[in-house]
Amino acid sequence: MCEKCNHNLEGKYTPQEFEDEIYNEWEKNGYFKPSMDKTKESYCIMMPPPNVTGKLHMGHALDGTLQDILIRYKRMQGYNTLWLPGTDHAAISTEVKIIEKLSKEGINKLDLGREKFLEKAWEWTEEYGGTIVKQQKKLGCSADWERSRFTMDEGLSNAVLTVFKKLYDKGYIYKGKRMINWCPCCNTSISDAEVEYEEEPTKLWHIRYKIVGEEDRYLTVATTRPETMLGDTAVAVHPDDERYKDIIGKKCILPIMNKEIPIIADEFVEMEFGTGCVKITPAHDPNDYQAGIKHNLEIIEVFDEDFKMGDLLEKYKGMDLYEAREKIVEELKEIGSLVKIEDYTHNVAKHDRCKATIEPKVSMQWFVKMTEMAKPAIEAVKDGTTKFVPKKFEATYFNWLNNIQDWCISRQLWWGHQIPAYYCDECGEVNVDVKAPEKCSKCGSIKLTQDPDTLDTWFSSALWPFSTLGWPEKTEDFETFYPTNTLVTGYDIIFFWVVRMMFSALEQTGEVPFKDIFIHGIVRDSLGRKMSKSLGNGIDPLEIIEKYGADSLRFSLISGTSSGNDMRFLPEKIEAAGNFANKIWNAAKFVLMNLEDYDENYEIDYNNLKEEDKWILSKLNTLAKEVEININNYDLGVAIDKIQGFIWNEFCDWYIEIVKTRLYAKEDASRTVAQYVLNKVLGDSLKLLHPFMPFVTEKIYKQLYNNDKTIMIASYPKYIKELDFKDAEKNIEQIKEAIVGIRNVRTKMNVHPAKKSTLIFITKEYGTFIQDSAEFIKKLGFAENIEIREERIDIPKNAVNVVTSELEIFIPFEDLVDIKEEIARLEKEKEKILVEKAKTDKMLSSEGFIAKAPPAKVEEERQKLVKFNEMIETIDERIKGLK
RNA sequence: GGGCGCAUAGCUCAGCUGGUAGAGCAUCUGCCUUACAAGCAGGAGGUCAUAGGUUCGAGCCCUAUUGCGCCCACCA
Repeated sequence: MCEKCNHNLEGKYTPQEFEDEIYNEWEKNGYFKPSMDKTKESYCIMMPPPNVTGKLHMGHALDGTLQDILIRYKRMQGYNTLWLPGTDHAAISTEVKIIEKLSKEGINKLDLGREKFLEKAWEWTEEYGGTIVKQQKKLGCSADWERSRFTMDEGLSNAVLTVFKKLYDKGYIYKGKRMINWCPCCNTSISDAEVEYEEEPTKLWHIRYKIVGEEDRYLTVATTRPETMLGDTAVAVHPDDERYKDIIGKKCILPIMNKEIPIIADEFVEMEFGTGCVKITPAHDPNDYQAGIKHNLEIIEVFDEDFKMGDLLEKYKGMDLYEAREKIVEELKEIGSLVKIEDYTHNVAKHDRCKATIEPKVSMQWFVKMTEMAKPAIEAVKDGTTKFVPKKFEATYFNWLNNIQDWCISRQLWWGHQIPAYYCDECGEVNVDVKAPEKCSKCGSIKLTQDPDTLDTWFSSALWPFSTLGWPEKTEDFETFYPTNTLVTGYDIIFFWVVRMMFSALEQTGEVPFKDIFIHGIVRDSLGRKMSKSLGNGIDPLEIIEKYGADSLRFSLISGTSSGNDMRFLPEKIEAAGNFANKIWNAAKFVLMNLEDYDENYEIDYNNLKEEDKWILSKLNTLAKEVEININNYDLGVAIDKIQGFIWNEFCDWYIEIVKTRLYAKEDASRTVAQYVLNKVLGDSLKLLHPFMPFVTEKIYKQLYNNDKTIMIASYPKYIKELDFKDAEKNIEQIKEAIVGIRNVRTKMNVHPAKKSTLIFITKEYGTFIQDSAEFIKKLGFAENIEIREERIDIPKNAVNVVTSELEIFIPFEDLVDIKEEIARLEKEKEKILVEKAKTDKMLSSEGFIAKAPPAKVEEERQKLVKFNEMIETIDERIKGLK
């Protein structure tokens, strides 16, 4: 704590010393909660729920930062703001983790039994459930933690079962035997969205089948899966394939099984591929399954429940599928049916969680019928009720919805919402209800057994925007905040989640779940690779926070980025962010030091403002306007860069430097005005920056207002017309240009900063202003005195010349001007101007330009030309004078 | 096979509805100037992937080409 002025901003910026304290203070004071002020418009974001047992990674950090910026911004603007957080039970990934943990203790899931397993799961959830929340707090997330929800808590479970029942009653949910994706590793069905494809080298085995009733005639099929041939029930060719037209409808003999199967014709067969003959195994291939249904073929399963060979043939029974493949190929070779083996690369379906190869399997599962529900979801984005930012992601959305298949929602897992279907042991009736029925609705039996399967984890997260607000009850929160305003999420999750929230919300509430969908990209490593556990290239956001502070992390994730694009995380960027925070810290130190004797209640009279005051206030005002536009357009990267530019390059580099002379002149009346402006500009800059860098801004703001105000709920700066001082802006910009020019020639001539000069300004228009600003011009221009002349008279020969668009300055040096060099320098300056002038000339000499360009643009160019001519003339005269 | 995106300074990236290119980092020169060397001051560095086209005017719009990514489909 500084004894003199009661502030405790000292030394360097050390975020570790205050971030936690500030966060606790905010939370304690309830600033994260919505105001529930009914006179204010509401603004609500639902946080995408991370996995309950997850840890914060860079993706979360980016996602959380974006949301926190929007929320803090709206909160400061006075909206009734709710950011509702929570966690997802993440069915498969959590269950897998628990199974792993149990197996380490030597416990098997099945031995343990469902009830005990779920007990363990809840224990696990409670133990690790808080981790990610703590980490989000470290980031500075201002979510209303008291409203936090969990997809398996009572309310949300109720919403899930309610939706299930409604969809079932409507006929949108059905149970059926279909071909689904089966993960042999997780032992459950999964949905199409959870399948990803990977290229893998394999073989293409060509096998010949004898054609029945033909002498010594064979056909050859090509397959990547010879082991499934035991379940073949047909061979298919293209109906137009001349090679095989005559055998369509005949039969051929399936080797090994030695049975007759039909030769059928179907359009799906590609004549060019392989031999043009395809073996049909309806039980183990999606296409074959479709063909099987179409041609009414028998479905013969080759594998048993554990994906070992079933009992079609005793010799292969119980064999692992790859072993069986080998043995069957061997047998085919022996009996002379194997024609050839080709190397081949194909796409293999993998489970996105465990990367195991997916087995297509015919199985009894629950599905959601999608065609009807997809329609309003498509329409809502088409008509703009819900907008994607950036717009290009609408394509992904439409693509998925236009090609949507029925959604397989049942999982053979225990951790999740158990399907509320109760089968009557007596009559077999399916009873579906939110609460377990006491007796069968058909026969009245009390012997009911609940379906053992649970629901896809996305079934519950699909309801997140409204289930978290208390739906199906008509709660105050639901009435106030629904539909929500913005969804912030990554493009990688559009079809998993965004699509499903859209159709679920429209079906259940009749409204879209959110108005804007703000999509961001992936945070990659410095080489542009995806961060992954296997590569070990992940950067832990918490380590970054620990070392550089949450504000630096947030800044580096936002600055210089644009929405929807992937970004690389570079260590240098973090340093740059830290430097910026430190810069603000130091600027604040300076301001506070100079505000010791400042009366907070001082009321400013705009007439007392000097040009530089008006200039910085006007710049600040413009900044407020632009930042508002940028944030409203979700251009957060642009907004933060503008704020940084203002604070560093305008406020610190110029205003503070300009105003120092006033501050040091103790008795000057303009000193108080300067104090007012410093206070105002720093305060407003902090407010503008606060959503992006909440901690350091709060820390400083508190000092600025003696600890009795928080920046979190201070009002966000707005554009004020009265603070638009265009003339002052022009004056100061002119002077800045002159000072830069002066410094420039001094550097070129190697003049030491300690060596002061005289500055001779040649100007009619700017005389008074320059006279008035002499003190700071002297300081910034390394001068000891300033002369102002209206005409270019009595200029010493040993003076160097600086020309700006409106001013001309001479700097006499007694001994160091080499006339030749000075002429050469001036010639070079002139060259530069001539290049610019040439561009303008070219434009103005084009008839088309004069005729077709907007008049304002033409006028602008004309004025530029005049200016260039004046500058050239000035330089020419000087050169002449020197010669 | 279908779709989308990217290519701009040495590096990482901005660039809104077309008006003649910017930032950070790196680099060069000079400075410990009483907020800040994590700094200050001043520089240098780009025929905006290529070739056409539209336009008075193109980094931006259109067409083609090249290279690199991503998503969807799933031809055994």
